[in-house]
Amino acid sequence: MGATKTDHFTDQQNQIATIAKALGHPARVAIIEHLLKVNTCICGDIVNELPLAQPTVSQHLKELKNAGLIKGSIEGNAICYCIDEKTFEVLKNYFSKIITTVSKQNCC
Amino acid sequence: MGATKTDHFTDQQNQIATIAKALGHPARVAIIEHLLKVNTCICGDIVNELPLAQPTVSQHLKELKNAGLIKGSIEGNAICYCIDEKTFEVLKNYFSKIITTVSKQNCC
DNA sequence: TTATTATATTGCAATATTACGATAAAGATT
DNA sequence: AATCTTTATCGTAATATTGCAATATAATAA
Repeated sequence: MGATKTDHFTDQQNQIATIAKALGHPARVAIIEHLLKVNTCICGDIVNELPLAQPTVSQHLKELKNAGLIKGSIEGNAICYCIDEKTFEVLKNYFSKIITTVSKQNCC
Repeated sequence: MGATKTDHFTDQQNQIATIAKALGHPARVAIIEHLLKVNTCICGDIVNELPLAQPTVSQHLKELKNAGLIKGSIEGNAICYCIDEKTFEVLKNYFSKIITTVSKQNCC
């Protein structure tokens, strides 16, 4: 089929999957890393940094924004994109919890 | 096109994207959470826990295994699946680094 | 007003993913 | 051996994703 049965899973499972999915493409990981590197929100040079056409980059930015990983604000005729720390913290805390729980297990 | 241009990105970017992609489906997140909950590696009841057919679950398990998120060992005619802590630590450390770097930025 | 610049949207082709029935493979049980 | 149990693979249909050319939108500059 191809359609994911999201309604069979918990809200948290869907939330983690949605965020992880957004990071499930190297171009989007590269966008995040570029936003980190420039250390400022005057973005718009992202297109020049990536080996992808402008509409493709725009689409990836949209997906990162929908997942809550970045936020964008209009600055004149350009748009300023920034990393949304909160969502990364959701991920970090989730994985921390997994690691802690696994460590307590006494098998394997 | 649909084909991802992995060769244009760094090894780390591809690695993070591959792992994140594997977690980018609620069924696979649910599998991870079930492995945590049972606190043992006598798996095989995963199929009964999920609203998906056996071949579908098997496919999801394969993807989690390929991404290094779980490991499986043969136990008689059953297979014992476990969480592979190391890969989750890769993710946690990666996100921790992002959060630390963002915190140092003075914009937005 | 007419460019120019920056980003988004549309439309479409190529490819990937998801899901599952049918079937295969392999060890366990009778 | 014949059967059962467990998991994997194949084949295929439905849907989603990726990428980009063309075009649209919106603010700025000339």
